[in-house]
Amino acid sequence: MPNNKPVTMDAVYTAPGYLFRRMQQIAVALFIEECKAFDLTPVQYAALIAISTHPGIDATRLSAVIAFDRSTLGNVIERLEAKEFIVRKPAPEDRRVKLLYLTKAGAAVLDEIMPSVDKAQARMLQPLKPADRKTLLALLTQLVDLNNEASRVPLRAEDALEHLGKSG
Amino acid sequence: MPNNKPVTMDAVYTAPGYLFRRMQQIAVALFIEECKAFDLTPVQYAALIAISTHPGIDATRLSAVIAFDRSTLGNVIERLEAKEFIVRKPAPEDRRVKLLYLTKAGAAVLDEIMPSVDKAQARMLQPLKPADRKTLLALLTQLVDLNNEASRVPLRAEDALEHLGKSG
DNA sequence: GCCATATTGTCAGTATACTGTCAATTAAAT
DNA sequence: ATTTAATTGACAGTATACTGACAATATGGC
Repeated sequence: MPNNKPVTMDAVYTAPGYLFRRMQQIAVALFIEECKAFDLTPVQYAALIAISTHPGIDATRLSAVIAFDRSTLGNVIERLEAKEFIVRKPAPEDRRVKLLYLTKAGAAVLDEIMPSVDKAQARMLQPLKPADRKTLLALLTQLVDLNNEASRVPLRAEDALEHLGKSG
Repeated sequence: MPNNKPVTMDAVYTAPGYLFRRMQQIAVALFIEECKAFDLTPVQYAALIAISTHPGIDATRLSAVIAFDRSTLGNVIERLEAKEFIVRKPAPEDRRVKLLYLTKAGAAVLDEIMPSVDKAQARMLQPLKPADRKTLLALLTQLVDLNNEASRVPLRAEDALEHLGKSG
């Protein structure tokens, strides 16, 4: 037997899932606003950073390093390639794989966008008191980590991927 | 002059924006998993709740009550109508407006899905200690509220909309 | 009453996200 | 070595999200 309680909007407003969705939208809006001078979305920025720190990574491993869906990432890579921020080169030892590298333009945009990204990230938490910012960030980091396996694409950090290297 | 610091993945992993995105994806995954018996997404659920608590609301005001984009909501409403969980009726006093009402099936699915939604919401925070759950939820609620105007579609709760009533 | 303005729903275009599938290719089993 | 498995990038289909535009309709100033 289901419930008989009157339904109010609190069923939505106080649900963590709703708050996470809302906060994510706010985060994207702030990122776009701060970084509108650069032709980069938050997802594209994360992908660029990962390619920058892992030159020659392939799409599947990139997906694990930033925890983005492999299908989605295909389109992201396409757009980054169209903007000439990255190049795709076929891997010599495995003809299925295409390796990803930053171009000069990609490295440049990454270098230049950093201050704006930092500003956007700061603005997201700015309304809170400094101590609360720290607390929230710590709890959020913890929660994302502990819920890692609950997402379709769990994060597999660099270390966990090294043994998958082609010539290891 | 931009920076010269070596870029690591921490530029991504520790950014609040990245953590919010990740947590939102986890939240959706848990919702879908718990509610797979019901043909409802998180967004559709929120819309249904709002229509349930505001029978005869129109799409624009619905968008303000759940803080979802008006364009996006059009498609959501379409799908809810296709599933016959809601109906759209033209407003008699304003021929631009279409009023939204729950169907019997819509009310039924809302009633039945509640326990699963609650379970999903609980699972999102479960990895944290109970005290930490409270803290995170409180800070998150605060942050979303204080950042309300930063999002493209700020939340306008019921109260703020009452004076817009047709026959007020 | 007429005209500038605002509102409403809709649509086209772009960008995440996820599910499921597929061909090509590689690796593993025996 | 040949069959079987798994992996890789790609694709089709669905569902959010946002931008910008549009026609139909209402509303306000005058």
